[in-house]
Amino acid sequence: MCQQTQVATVIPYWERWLEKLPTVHHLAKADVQDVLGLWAGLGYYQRARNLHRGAQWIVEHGFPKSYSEWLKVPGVGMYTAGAIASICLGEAVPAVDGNVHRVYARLMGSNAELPKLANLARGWANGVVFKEAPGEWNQALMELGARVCRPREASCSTCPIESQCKGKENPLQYPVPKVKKESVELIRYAALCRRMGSYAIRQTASSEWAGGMWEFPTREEPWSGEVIGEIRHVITHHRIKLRVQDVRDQEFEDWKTAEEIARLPLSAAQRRVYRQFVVMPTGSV
DNA sequence: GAGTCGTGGGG
DNA sequence: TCCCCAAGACT
Repeated sequence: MCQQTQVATVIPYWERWLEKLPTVHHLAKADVQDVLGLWAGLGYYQRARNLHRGAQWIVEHGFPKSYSEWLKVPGVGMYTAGAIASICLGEAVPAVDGNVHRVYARLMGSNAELPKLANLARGWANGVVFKEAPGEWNQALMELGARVCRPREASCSTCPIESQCKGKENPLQYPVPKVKKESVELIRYAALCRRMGSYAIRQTASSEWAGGMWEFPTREEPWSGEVIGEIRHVITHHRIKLRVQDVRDQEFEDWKTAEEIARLPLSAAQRRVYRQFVVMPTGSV
């Protein structure tokens, strides 16, 4: 049996970004729809909108030259501003991410919970940052958390500061776990309505979940039509059952072909609806 | 300051 | 297949 090996050409998503939006100017000028399209599948779609706004801020004001200026950029908070300022600008400011929270909590044996823990960790990191090489220092601290002081398997025997660590006897009890919010089940109904080779489709408002992304018309009330399947997906503490209905007698505004929909930014859940229930004429996708 | 946002990987 | 987990920024 002679089987030809098919080598799929997979372009990493960051290369797609760099190809389509090579500079901050391209990103700032891009349609937010194109940014969402590149972001599709990654979740947290408000971040894509903030990234776009951040690029526009930079084109208008120029690249920030300090931590405090970076903080003004939409979508850039204290962690990101600290990382950029210390690594790229050599400014002696801390870059405190979740890894550093954990390192701090174990090192100090702190039972503080977020967000208080974050404040304590940032204050501590601000005091110990190595001023001769703040970028290297911050990366080392974060890597210590990622590689050694790991969430579920702390490697204390290889840790350079084990002797000073107050949590080394029972590292996994730090940081204290945050109380989980009780999850809620939501049932939503998506209309799969095909007419003249096109499907009903709509763009969500920017204030809705996955704002600006496209979806098969989805609402809380059932449509009129047979339920042909159910997609389950989880968004933070929501367990969503997305019931897909074969809808016939209903008016919709926007219609697009399967090929057109394939190029629209869809969230992962809506992409699953597409893959499971929309059959491309060519059989692709 | 508490609530909110999406997805993929690991057990 | 199900359940649990995880980071950072905005409002």
